[in-house]
Amino acid sequence: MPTGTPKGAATLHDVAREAGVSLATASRSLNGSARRVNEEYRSRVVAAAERLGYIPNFSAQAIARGMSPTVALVVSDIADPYFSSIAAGVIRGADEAGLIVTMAVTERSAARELGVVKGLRGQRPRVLILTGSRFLDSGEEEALARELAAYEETGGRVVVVSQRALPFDTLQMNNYDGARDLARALAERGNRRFAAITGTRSLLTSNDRLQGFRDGLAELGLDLPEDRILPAEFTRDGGYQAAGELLERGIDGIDVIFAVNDVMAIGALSRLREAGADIPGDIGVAGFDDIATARDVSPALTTVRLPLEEVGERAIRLALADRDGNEPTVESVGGEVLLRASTR
Amino acid sequence: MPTGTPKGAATLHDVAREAGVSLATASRSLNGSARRVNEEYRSRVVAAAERLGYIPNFSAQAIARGMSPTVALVVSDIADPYFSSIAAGVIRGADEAGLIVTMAVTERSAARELGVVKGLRGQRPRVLILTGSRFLDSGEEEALARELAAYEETGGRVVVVSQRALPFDTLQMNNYDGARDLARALAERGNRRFAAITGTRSLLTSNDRLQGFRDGLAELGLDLPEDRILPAEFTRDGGYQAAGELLERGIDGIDVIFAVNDVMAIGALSRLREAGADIPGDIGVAGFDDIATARDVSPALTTVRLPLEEVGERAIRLALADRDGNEPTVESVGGEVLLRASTR
DNA sequence: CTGTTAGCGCATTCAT
DNA sequence: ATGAATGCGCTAACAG
Repeated sequence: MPTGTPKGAATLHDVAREAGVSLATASRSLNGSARRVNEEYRSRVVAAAERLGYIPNFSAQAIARGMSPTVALVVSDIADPYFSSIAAGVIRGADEAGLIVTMAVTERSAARELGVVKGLRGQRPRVLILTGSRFLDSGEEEALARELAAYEETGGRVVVVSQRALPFDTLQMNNYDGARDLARALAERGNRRFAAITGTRSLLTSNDRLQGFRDGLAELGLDLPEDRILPAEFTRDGGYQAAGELLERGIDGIDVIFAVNDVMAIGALSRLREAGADIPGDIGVAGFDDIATARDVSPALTTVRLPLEEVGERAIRLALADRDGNEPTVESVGGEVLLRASTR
Repeated sequence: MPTGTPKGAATLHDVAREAGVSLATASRSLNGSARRVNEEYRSRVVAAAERLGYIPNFSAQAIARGMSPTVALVVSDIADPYFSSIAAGVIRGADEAGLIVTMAVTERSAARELGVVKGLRGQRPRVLILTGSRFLDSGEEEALARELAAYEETGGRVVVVSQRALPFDTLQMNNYDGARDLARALAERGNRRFAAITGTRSLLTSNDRLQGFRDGLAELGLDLPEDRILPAEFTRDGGYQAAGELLERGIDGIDVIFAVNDVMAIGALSRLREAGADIPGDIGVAGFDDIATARDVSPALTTVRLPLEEVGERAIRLALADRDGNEPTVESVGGEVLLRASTR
């Protein structure tokens, strides 16, 4: 032990003393931007830091620089594979950029989302990534926009991952087009009669996908009647339950049922299988997202692939990019139809 | 706007001025410990804070208090449902305790884990939760223990979630017993000949589960021969691939194949199905963990249930509890055998 | 290029 | 009970 083990962790001050240089020089050697330090001193400082086991205090750096090297990620539910995949990408991207990621969950409530964002501001994160469906005029939406604007005012960057519903940089999932393509692909394979399992009416993601699907059908002269649309929770259990209702009504007149996301589709698949239905013989099932398990259920799920992990990384990149002008940047994320065994 | 919109966010200072009190009083009113502030002043401060949209700067608080109100969670892979479920519990628990959670991933590398922990210390988190299998004498293990000890020295709390391999508070998953119970349950149902798909040899979780399974079998006079044990990556793809090897060797003499975790089991299931195997007719499959999708694959997966989300919450509770003495607390997390359709 | 000095926002002594 | 003054660890002018 060099100078007697300090009780707490070693500080920059300790390092400077140990190396026999000033605080400023130590700071510049270890972190500073332009490498304008005599190599002789620099190596001495680095050695001292090493010897003392010095680790910079992020909070102190954050306060001195006026902003902390973190990205705050808000998700609806981290146990949902859609979000955990995006999170994986965000973490990787943040890591490469030397940023820490903190996480908060909204449980798909606009009110909780607003609260979470307010709380997050206390962290003074460098970037704030908002994932999950935007809400249909939730009332909170406007307050959220104000909150976010105030946050950017203080130098933060926000990136919205979902739809273009807030005036900030956004990664727009091509929900409408993907669903439309899916509908056409399904129809081209001879499917004619459809049903849909959707999320609650206030979720734009659900609405966009449903609308795309219906429009795709309509273009081919097909119809998805209102009474074949079953709203439910935007989760596996929601899908399971909605499929139950459908079974009660009878599935004879239906070729395929489109669930607006994979977890719901998988829940529906389970429910249908429990009822002894043959899939896709009796009825087909299609989802959206292509979560990892979509290919592992049986039959494998027809869906629209979204590059989730990549989206996470792109969100970081977008946040760290220079702004073009004053207009928010909107990048589009395309979906790819994957026809698998769960539909004919 | 009261006093002209400040450029940055409002600070405690601003609030104090706005309320006409001192900085100290404002601090005490808004956060302080013992509520020893004149109600008159207090309400004035609260009102001022409200008016200015004041949000405490966590970094500043952290630095002033010497520790930040965050819990650092390290996982192997957040996209893996095992970890995302635990993370969900951790986030909920942290939320209730007013803590922020930051996340880092190790990709199941002991070296990366060590690096991640070192980096995390810069955050001066209040608690550090280490999840994921411990490693068999990785060499880094000792350095990790030192790093962690140094961290606790500075006032942090560490909780290890996996096995009792590090001298810190730990939530010990009952891997051995769970696997043993599973083996017995399977044997009691008439299964006699087994194979196993394991992770790499250095993962204790994999080893414990395998050992428990073999011992459970041995107690009933059954054997799991060495050449029926296939090591692979501890992931879905690892399971998929190992099942492929097994198919090449022939699965005729095997009643059930035990994969040491559900994601591997599900990968194996997919591979076997692709090969046209009837499950459990030709061969049964069992896993471990009971991740959400275990019940949604077909046939539903026989497994050992671990209360993952609950584990996350318990980890927080353990970290926030007073220490009993100097000995680390070790709590055990039991597993429950779930016999489903993937085995006879 | 290096060292001195002044904050950053807040909690907390220490006086009053 | 309240306010003034210090210090937390670090960065960023600012001088030398």
